[in-house]
Amino acid sequence: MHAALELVSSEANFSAISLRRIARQAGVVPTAFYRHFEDLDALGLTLIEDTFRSLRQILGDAALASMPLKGLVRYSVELFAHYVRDNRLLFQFVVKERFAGTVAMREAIHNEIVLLTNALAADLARFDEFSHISQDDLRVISDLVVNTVITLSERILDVDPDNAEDDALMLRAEKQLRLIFMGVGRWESRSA
Amino acid sequence: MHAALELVSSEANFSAISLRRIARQAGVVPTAFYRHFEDLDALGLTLIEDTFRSLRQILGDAALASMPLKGLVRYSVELFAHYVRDNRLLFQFVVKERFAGTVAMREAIHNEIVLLTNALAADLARFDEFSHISQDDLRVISDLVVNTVITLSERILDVDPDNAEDDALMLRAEKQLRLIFMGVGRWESRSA
DNA sequence: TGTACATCAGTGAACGCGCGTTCACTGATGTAC
DNA sequence: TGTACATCAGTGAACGCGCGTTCACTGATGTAC
Repeated sequence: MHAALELVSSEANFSAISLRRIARQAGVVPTAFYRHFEDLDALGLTLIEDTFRSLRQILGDAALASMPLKGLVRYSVELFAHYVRDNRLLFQFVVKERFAGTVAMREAIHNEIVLLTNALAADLARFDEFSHISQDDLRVISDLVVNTVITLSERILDVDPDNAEDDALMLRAEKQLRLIFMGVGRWESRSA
Repeated sequence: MHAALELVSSEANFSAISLRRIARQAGVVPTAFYRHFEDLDALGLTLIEDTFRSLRQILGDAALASMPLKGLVRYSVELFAHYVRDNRLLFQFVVKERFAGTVAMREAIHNEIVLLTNALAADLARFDEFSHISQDDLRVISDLVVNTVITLSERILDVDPDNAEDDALMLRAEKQLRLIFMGVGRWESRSA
């Protein structure tokens, strides 16, 4: 698994690297691969599952819903950015395969993102500040927030890890999220 | 070029399809490929250039900056969604290669998106409503808007073209953009 | 503590296949005079 | 209007290579009694 991540990170994408190259990178004979996975698809899906399983755990542990709204944006962005940096190879894999992967991989990633969006909408619903917003609109807002955070992680992964440019990226994302929540303050959910 | 787009659209991504498959799809012998392109990289870059050249033209012709702000969001979203649908194969290609393509392709796409963001920031600067926003902040806002529109097009490309689900996607994107501009109304650019 | 057996990860040879690229070629279309 | 030549897109044979997958194998580690 690690060999596959290294190859995808340093060149091309998952469909462009062969079983034999992964085995070579892992220092093992090609046939040894079959001791661990049915085929390359199974490996790819496992990598995606692992990424999101631990992401869900991190976000769950953070218990964001029980925090004061003030400062939540900055804290969440920093938590997330830190986690992305700590799992650079896994996230690079997911970002590349989100649109370029097999149908099964794309669906797996999409479903996980929908789960995150739902969880965020449920968390937001617990704040008094958002009591005037309908359920549907909370989902629309959560969707925008999740997309903004995804874009942030794509950018963090795009810059050299030793480069301190990350701070500028985080500041921009924070600004964008604060802008969104300013809009939410003025938002009125109209019944259809 | 069309054969390559068809293959990328119907399966996998550009790095996963071979020169021979493209030639076969085009009804031509593999060596005929070299009459038109140096190699596959050159073909990929040409497809990206074509996509953005005509997108820039469409957006330029629309002269959005000279329109009243009211109704601009809806009009822009509809214009863009229409264009994406009309160029489904090209956009599917770009979406897949934005992160999974070669370094040259990724950079080409990234640069084009930066150009679009700059153009939007310049357009926004012409509205009196945004005169209280700094240049930097206009870029941050444009960035958020562009990302939201990119996400919309990714979603339009993901649903079946005969399916009328597009309307729901467009409504959501419109809501998100209006939310952003509500935030802009309350935004105050602080000098550092 | 010792013995017998099962499980497991890795080995290495072999297969047929599709790949990118080379080369010399053909024949249709365009251009110069 | 007719002739000679250049340009161009496509052809088809051939090459060496890396690929995924099969198979029977080896030897280390774990388990039962």
